[in-house]
Amino acid sequence: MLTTRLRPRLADIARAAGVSTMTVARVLREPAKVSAKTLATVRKALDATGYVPDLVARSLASQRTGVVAMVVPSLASSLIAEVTQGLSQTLARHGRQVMIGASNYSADEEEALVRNFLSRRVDAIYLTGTSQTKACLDLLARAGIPVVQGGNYADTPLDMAVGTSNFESSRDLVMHLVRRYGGSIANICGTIAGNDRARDRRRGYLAALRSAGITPPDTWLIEVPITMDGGKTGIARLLEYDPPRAVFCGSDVIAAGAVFACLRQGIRVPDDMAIAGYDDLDIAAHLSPSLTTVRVPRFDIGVRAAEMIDAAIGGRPVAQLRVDMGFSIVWRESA
Amino acid sequence: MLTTRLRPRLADIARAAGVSTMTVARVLREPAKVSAKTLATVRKALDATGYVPDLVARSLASQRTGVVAMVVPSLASSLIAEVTQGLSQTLARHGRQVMIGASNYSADEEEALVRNFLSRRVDAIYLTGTSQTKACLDLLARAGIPVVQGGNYADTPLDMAVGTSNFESSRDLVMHLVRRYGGSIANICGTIAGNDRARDRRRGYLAALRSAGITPPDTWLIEVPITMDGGKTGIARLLEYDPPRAVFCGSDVIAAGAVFACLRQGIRVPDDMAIAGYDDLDIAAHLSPSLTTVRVPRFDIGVRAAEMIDAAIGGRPVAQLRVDMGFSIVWRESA
DNA sequence: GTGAAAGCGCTAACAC
DNA sequence: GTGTTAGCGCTTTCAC
Repeated sequence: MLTTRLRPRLADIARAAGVSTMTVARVLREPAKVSAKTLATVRKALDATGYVPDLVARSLASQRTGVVAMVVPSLASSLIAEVTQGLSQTLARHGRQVMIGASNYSADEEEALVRNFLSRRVDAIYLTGTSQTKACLDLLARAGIPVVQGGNYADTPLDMAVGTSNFESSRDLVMHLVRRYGGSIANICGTIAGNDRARDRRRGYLAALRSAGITPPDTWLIEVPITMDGGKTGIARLLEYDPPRAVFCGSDVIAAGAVFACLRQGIRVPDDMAIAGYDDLDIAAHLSPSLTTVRVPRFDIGVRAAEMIDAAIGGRPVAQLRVDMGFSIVWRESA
Repeated sequence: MLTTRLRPRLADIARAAGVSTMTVARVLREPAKVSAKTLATVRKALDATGYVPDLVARSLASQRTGVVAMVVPSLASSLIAEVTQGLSQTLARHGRQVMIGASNYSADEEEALVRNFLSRRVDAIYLTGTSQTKACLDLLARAGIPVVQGGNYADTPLDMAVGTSNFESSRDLVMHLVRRYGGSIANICGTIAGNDRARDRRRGYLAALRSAGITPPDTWLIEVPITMDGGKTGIARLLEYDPPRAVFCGSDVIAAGAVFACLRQGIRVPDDMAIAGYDDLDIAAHLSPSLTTVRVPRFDIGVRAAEMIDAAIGGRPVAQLRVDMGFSIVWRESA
């Protein structure tokens, strides 16, 4: 599969077309500045050879790669996919590309990723959440490139931030639940370690109960992996003691697992136990009973982040360094 | 956020440590070849300045980027996430990074992505499926880098292939369904355009019926978007006519939507209508009734692809250019 | 509208 | 063990 001939360079095209390399470069990037005649000659030489520009060389010379890095906790989450789409779709409009890396909910892996991305001279970085290591933030600050912390709303971002307050939205939902079902509300949240979203959803739940004068017993505070199985486990633990009237799950995946587990055991939802989730995944609307949950404008978060990045790279002033994208509570059958 | 000082280069470290740039480069990449004394001096200079190597420059000089491109149809699919994890996790062991691009099920977008990746001089490319344009395959062939076509098993790959035959697995499952439920079996498949997996699952279904001497009426051949809503739509269409005894859905997402739709309408699954899916997603095991489906070793496909790529990049002979990773049928409650 | 010269920051191949 | 010399393929700047 080895070709003896090297791939053609700008200089090869230039020679073939009888012009300088600069002219070929202009044909490629600003054809308007080239006369129609030379344009035609060069273009002919270009596709005769099947020339493919070398962006590595271009990046080195121009000191910009056209790549924006995105650090996510996990690729498995479909939540991230929507943010990614908003981000990459919007950045693509200016010919920029997104490079994704997964931290696996580890601050150290995240730091390693950031280090790698900086080495690759990405033009900007999108970070998920706000729980970076000090060293990581220092690296970023020193790199002098635009940084957006997205997803969970950050009060004091390193540079820019766009997202939704997981704390406020969770507190809001749980306060509504208290009004409907009284104070007997448990919480099955996702693994908190390294996940500030999970942590803030738990905090929101606690704040809502506190404001209602309720102190939940430890048996109501359950932490499980963010899987359907986690939801099943959570329900099983709750049933070991006096079951609560309602449960706030830190994710629709957990909530779906919880609903399935209840139905299998003849527990009616919401009559015996109300269940609410978070994220408004595809499944939430289709489940029976359908899930009451929190909707976050994930795609738009990606779009907004991209716009902020574009502006910052272009040297334009960014109107708002911190953007709260809000949320909405979707009431359905389960609670 | 601009720093007047430029980031330090190899030469800066070299000057500070009183050695040549090559020595610093060696400290970075092959410290074993440097004396303990200079090693210490250089390392001190290295972290005194907070040096970050420039991989763009390294890539240009060494003619390798350490990046492997991955082209996927969509980032939203959690199926892809598993392949991606297997691939990137394995490639990371040799310090390689994965760069992902989504084609949105468009062969043209895929070609554009490939062109871009080649411009960025990636060391290898992983393509999902086998439906690339001629021009795209030509580009790839001319680039002279390792290429793996993964996911759907390709009989005649451009270079290397690893995956599972969507055709065979689907035919197998449907043949079993015929044995259990007779020939009254419909198919709700995902959008076929630009999706060779969906296409082959449909083909497998047709082959199974044909081998049983059955020609399905057009009303049994339904094509919907791969969403739960698609499953719901599919069931609605089937109910317009004489409903079949069983349905083979081209994805668990569709199957879940179909099950929910049936249950809402009082159709018992599998008593009134059996439903089978494909992919063995998380939801398949938790749904009630749980879903009979096809399991594909997605993570392992990613791992195997990475191993083939590693070997090819390293110039080592690749034992098997075409690897069939097989599948298993998971029988549960729904069929 | 076009071209010449001088790097971008690193590594390869060879010397010492 | 360590250093020297040439680039890698492009863009930048400035001249014409």
